[in-house]
Amino acid sequence: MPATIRDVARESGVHISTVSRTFSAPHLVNPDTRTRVLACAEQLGYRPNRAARALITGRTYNVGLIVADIANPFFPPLIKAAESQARQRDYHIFVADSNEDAAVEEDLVRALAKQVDGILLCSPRMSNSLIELLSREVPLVVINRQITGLPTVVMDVAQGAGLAVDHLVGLGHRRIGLIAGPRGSWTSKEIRRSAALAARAGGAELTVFGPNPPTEPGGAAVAEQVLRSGVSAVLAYNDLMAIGLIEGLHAQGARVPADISVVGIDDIALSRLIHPKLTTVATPAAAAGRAAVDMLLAHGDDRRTTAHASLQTELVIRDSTGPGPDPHSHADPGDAAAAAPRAVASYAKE
Amino acid sequence: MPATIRDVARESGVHISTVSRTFSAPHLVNPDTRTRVLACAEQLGYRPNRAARALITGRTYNVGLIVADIANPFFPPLIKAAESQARQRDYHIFVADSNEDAAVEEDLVRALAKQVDGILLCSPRMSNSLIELLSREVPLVVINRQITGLPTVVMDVAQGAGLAVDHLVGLGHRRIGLIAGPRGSWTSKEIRRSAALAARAGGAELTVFGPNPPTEPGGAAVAEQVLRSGVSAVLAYNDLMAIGLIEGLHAQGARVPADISVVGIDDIALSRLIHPKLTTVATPAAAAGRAAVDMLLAHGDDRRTTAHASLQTELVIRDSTGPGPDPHSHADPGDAAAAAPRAVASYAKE
DNA sequence: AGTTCTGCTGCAAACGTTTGCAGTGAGGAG
DNA sequence: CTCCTCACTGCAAACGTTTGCAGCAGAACT
Repeated sequence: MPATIRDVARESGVHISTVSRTFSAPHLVNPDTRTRVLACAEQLGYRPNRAARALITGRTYNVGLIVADIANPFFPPLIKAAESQARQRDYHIFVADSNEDAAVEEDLVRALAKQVDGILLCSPRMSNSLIELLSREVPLVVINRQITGLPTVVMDVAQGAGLAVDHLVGLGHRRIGLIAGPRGSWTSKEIRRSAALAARAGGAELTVFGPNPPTEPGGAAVAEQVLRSGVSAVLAYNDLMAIGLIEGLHAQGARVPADISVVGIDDIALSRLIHPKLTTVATPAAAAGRAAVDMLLAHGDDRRTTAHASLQTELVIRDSTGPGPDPHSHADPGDAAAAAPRAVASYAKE
Repeated sequence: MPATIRDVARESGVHISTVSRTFSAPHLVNPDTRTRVLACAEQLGYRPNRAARALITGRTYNVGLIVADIANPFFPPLIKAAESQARQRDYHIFVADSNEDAAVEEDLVRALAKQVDGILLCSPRMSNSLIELLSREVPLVVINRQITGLPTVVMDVAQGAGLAVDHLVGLGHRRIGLIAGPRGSWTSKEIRRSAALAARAGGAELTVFGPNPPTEPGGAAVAEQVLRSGVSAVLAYNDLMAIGLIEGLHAQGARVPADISVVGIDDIALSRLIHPKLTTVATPAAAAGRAAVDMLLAHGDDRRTTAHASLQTELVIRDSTGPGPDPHSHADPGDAAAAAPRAVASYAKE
């Protein structure tokens, strides 16, 4: 029912190959013919069938984007940016949700492979070796995980975690907790590595809790354990968990940051809307989405390019961090903790 | 390079048509042959090329999902649910973002039309007539807008808005504001209609502000105007705007809900995490996503089905609504306002 | 004038499938 | 023994494109 290239050819009195060229290689067709063909096409409402084109050219003008959880607020800005960037280049984008499951992830890659020119694999839960294997079936760009030999885009969350721990140490915290992310997360390992380093450098002790699901309930679930452990500050794998943790802590009667400081990672929109406003490490999710699309579409056909982008992160100090327990029973004044008291007071009421 | 049906045929010593049937009509091929073919396919890593299949069958096993703004927290749960539901039926899903722009929306539908079996049009900004026109090119299911003659899924936000206004009236508010959504939004019109009705029934006056962009800044921007207008309670087009409004009100020195009550719509995850916790109308976004996919895939080929689903909404009373200004300088006790004082007191500090 | 070049167009094969039709052989009915 | 049926398989056309090759006319050389 929809108009095909043949209809346009008949209508404009030329061969289908001329119609085809009018669209895919306009310089090869006489300007007069071209305008005539275009007119007919317009009138018939013809739009080339990309699937048919893909069959012969091998380019689908589609890309896949696989994320762990669409509803996790970290991802939507990334998805949006990737979609926008892709569409600018006339690409469409399949979005799929692995539900934090490595096996689903693998299935998705395989299922999508034939109908895309490449796949953006975002915060994968699969093993490196499996990813490498899959990358031989379809071009892959990995986001949030560094794999040598594959094009990757990472946010330098190690740097950010270091800054966060430095910040906490600077506030006088000596016993710091780390709420780990899900098993299989490269980012979580990086954070752990870097936080441990920074803690050691600052003469603080680091206690790791987890792995945990990277969700709000996941954060809330460890609140009691955190409290029992006696740490005075906590760095969470992401903002969602930090928020869950804060809720859990409140439920247990602890005050943030008076009794315990919390810092998150990601700087999702939510983090400045909750109370207390969350101190967090801002990760450039949108930029990562764009960079990944660029990277995927850049090496047109020469697979095996192995570009690598590392995006800066940044510590955003808000109200969820405050001075650590003071041995002299007097809080150390100064530093970024200045903003905290207001939040403390306000929360002390509840 | 990837294995085709022909490779499998050669390897297993049968004709390609037999291989094809092994996958698409297994009962037509001898069990022995079938297992042999399957073995070869497995070994060669063969997966049917869906684009090629689509070319001849006309079914792509893809669906499109067009939303106004991926990053608007209302949509991700819907997207996630739709994707999951689609995948269960072995469908993949294109996600696209119209940026609240009707023209982009139209382009997207047209661009996607040829490579999907149908499109989910979510909170469209286009005109009804254009949507009807497009629905002749590709099966459409419209979410959040009622159009006779087309399959639609709506959340009964009129009912919810009515409940919200009743709630406010019950709290003693007589001058109520309505923060409208974007121009072209059917939902916004519905809310307005229903809120006006409920207000009139309750003997209250309704003032409409807008239209506005359905975002947090959009809500914040009208704060001053709202304050000047003298309304004592406000219903916002969505939670995001309600939250923005609350921020704006705070910035102007007003207290919520002591000076002014605010209720949102959607019940996004955020709304119970902010302070004060937002009273809001819960809309079943995930259920809508699932229902829409079902509807699209249900009438396999018999277009022109015109199913219609209306999903219940529900008022969730939290802490952002409190008693209205009392002529006798004494707050009316009772009703759902009981929960409010705590929030009031806590916020009065800032 | 003959030759080569250039710009345009048509022809037909190919991409990886599905599917109506026809062919095969075996088994059962008469 | 013949005929029919049945289960299975092969053949080839078709889906809507792209693209290498060849043809053709006219222009530009020699």
